[in-house]
Amino acid sequence: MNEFERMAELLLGHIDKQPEFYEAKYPARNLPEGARVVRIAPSPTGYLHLGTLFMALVNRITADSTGGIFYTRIEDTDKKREIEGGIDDIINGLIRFGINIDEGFVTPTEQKGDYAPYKQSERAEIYQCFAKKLVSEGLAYPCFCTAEELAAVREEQEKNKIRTGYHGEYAVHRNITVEEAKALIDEGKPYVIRLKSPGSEENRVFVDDGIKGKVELPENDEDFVLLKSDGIPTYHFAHAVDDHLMRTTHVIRGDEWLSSVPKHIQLFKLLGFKPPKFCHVAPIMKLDGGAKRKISKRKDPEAAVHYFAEEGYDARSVIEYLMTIASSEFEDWRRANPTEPRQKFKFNLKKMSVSGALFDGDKLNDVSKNIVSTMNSETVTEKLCEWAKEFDPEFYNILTNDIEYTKAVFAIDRDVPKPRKDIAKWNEAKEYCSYFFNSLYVPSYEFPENIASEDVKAFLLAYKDVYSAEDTKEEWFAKIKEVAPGLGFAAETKEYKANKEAYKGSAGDLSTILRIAVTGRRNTPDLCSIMQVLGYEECIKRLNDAISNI
RNA sequence: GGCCCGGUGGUCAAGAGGCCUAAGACACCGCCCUUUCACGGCGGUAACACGGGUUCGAAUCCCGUCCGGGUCACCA
Repeated sequence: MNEFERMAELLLGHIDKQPEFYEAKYPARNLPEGARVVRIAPSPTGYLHLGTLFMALVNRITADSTGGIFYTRIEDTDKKREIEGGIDDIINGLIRFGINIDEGFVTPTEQKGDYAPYKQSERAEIYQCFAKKLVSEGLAYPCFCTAEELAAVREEQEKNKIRTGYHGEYAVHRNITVEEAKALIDEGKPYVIRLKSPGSEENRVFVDDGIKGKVELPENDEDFVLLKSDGIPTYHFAHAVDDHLMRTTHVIRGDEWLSSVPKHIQLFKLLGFKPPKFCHVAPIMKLDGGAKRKISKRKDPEAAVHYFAEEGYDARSVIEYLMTIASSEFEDWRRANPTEPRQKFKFNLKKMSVSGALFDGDKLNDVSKNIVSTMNSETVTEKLCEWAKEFDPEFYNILTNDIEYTKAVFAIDRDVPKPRKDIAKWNEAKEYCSYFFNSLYVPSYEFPENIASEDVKAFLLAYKDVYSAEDTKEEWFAKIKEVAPGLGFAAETKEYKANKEAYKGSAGDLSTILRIAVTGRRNTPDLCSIMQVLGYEECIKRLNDAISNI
């Protein structure tokens, strides 16, 4: 046994498996040519947020476009920052947004696939096995520096304007002997295992990023930590081991990782692994004051995906919006293929934008209105009730009091070739439909100022007599036209426009009066349909109320 | 600060030396349609960060400046 092997035994003697064991246990995948194996590796340190969802989407559609596999892996290596329910929220969130998971954590409690476990805290001995190999080859070593010592070195380096970090002469334990290490361990000193980086800052590494293209970076010379003092790996080490063993072909992740790629490729090389294709996605940004910055969990309500649920955005709306950010070709494709599932879209990572897009709520609303407009009244009612049940129980009770009535309300101008696009999210629905429900209805008798009160009253009185519950749309409007001339109003708008002096107004003005009397508003969907849904009794009642309030 | 990456209308973006008098979408404005509003249709305002090169010719290639973002942990 040489010195390095003795060190490996000292540090990780309890590990008896060899790397070959895991290589055999997790063999290369048998996938068709071009199929990409991708993944999302969230850390349960918070709730699902927009950036994670976006990343999951980009990975998902990459797998979809290539007939590959999308899996989830939980990176729970930071037990200090972990929050309760984090995994549930993230995995359930992905599912709720229609991101199908092929492998890994397919539900918060169920792991599926041949490369299990998919949770890093359950893979400790795998990492330790590969760490042991590195130590035995003289490529890793124990470091006994305390946090305080490290901080002091950093301060010193900053003062002297030297690049900070544990490298070169600052890597004090780099050449520690087995005996020295043993003595310190016997004293009970905690230690980490660091990579003995063979790199030099002078050298350049060339990366052909799947999104950013050719990037040139300084080689890593940092003896970064592989295994923390509790034996759990850092992100870098876990990433190399897991993505190799799980046979990931494309690592698609946020571009905050770009600058650590030299660490990663060095690690892959030293471990004898073939590096995956790296694809670094620009983050979704947010305008803060005048400055653009990465969307933040803490500062931005829309960063937490819960926000969209609370506002009542349909999951599909959010996803379709995110698709437009992921690919500038998506909107055109969608227009050409309005009903195709997004899985059919041919996604190209290379065409992704290299700089971060600003989150655009207006655009989201537009996308969402289009989606809601394609839903029939049945679906709208169902989804609205589902939302209200959770976020507006009082409204829920109103809606479900007579569900057929509610459906009729949302069928107006909806189940037609050119549906209205009023609603982007469910929290707008209450305002939209309030006049249909007496407990929400607020009458208004503010009639147009250019029409005299007595004319308003005269019209309402006259209309009330001719109005019938059975009126079709044509008959309904014909009746307004019918009473118009007798009151000094033009039946035809053109007539009125041609000779304004001769009339008090047009049939259009009269329908506005009717609209206000019945709904309390100047703007609504088709009034005839509204009156049909409201019913004869209710309409007459509202007309009478209006008449007595003039 | 060092090292990376980036800068086309308010936003997302197309753009690979001549097809650029710079597309499209959102937002905004106007007109048309119309029982109001919305939808739809038509039209409009609005951009190559700046300065030097290279070239017959630059949004596109090179250099510099400025601005923005990322990263420099026993966090991911």
